[in-house]
Amino acid sequence: MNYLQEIIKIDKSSKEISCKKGEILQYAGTITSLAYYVKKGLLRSYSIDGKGKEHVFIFASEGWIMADIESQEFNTPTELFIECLENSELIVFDRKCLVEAKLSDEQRKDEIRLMSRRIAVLQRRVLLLMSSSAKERYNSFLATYPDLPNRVPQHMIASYLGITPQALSTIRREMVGKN
Amino acid sequence: MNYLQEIIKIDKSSKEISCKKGEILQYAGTITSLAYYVKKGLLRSYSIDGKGKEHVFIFASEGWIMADIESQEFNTPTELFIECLENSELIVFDRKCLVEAKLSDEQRKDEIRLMSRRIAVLQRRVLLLMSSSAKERYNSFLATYPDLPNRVPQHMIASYLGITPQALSTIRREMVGKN
DNA sequence: CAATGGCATTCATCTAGATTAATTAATCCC
DNA sequence: GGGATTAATTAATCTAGATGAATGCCATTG
Repeated sequence: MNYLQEIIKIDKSSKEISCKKGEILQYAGTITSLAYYVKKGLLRSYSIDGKGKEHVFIFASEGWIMADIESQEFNTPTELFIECLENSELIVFDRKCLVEAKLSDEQRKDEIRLMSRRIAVLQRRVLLLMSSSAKERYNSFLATYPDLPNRVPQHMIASYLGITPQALSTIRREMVGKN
Repeated sequence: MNYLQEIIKIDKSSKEISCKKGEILQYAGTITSLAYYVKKGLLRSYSIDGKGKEHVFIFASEGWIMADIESQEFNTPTELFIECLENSELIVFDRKCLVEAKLSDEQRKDEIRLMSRRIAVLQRRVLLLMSSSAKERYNSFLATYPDLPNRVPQHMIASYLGITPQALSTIRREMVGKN
């Protein structure tokens, strides 16, 4: 939180906004360096592939920052949409501003810690996608994000896992049977 | 390079080492905060899953840093092995040392830039794993790392792509036919 | 309250890629 | 150089999960 307060001080353009369920905060194809800290509520980012299929990249609930670092780093148009899944309270700030600012060592360390965490999450995700069955990935999802199943429609969870809603439905049926 | 020179100055335990093809630099199950800058040569990191199957997580050739940020961030034992694929010249340093050190804003920015790049790579990888066929992933691999196919055995590329060596062989045959 | 439209479920079929196994081609090493 | 080990290819089968289509379920909105 501390870190965020600093950001707000530094980035004069940063501000608190509230947004409604269903709003799209970012469209693929645009160039932006905005990031969204989730104070309350829930966001998701997703891409749409060549066949028009959606793929959920990440969910961001309270305390997480949603930012398309990939496009910002390479300065290319975003592949990601960002959508508001619940009425939310957000703090928007400009990552470019952050990069250019002069920060203390402590502040930079906080930034690095956040990035490390993100890398860690992505590393797990890659290894999971490569080595586990759909059922294993679903169980791992439940263990890692126990509150999300109640807040996110099932077909988005399926998309996050890289499977179809039908496949997830089948997995759930089988799991119920085993309890 | 600049960034690295600084690291070497700061981390008194850092040193240049050379290692031979086939050497294992890190074993899964250990706790370590070492990172390896590749001056010359090639490394790979990989995990071994419950069924004894290897999964290549990442290759690191000249100019890249190999580090298991996931385990270092959460301070848990590594899931990753790091293996030397060619006789290599490396600079080993301790990330913990780096975290604790007092660095200039410029130095921290360099660090953040490196991490951003890593996140970008992982983001692409996740989206690719979720949305593309094996053939598409292979083509993307060829485009992104054009030098690696000549330096890395095919079964490791297959493993990186998340498919079997047989499947990769078939894909290659089909591609030759189409040229 | 009906009616509409999105969501989850079920089932029948299909397919990309896994698995198994055998064959050939490279590498290694004494 | 020749025997042994590892890598790549091919082909025959199998399977997890995709696709397509039908059905029931709320939850909205008029």
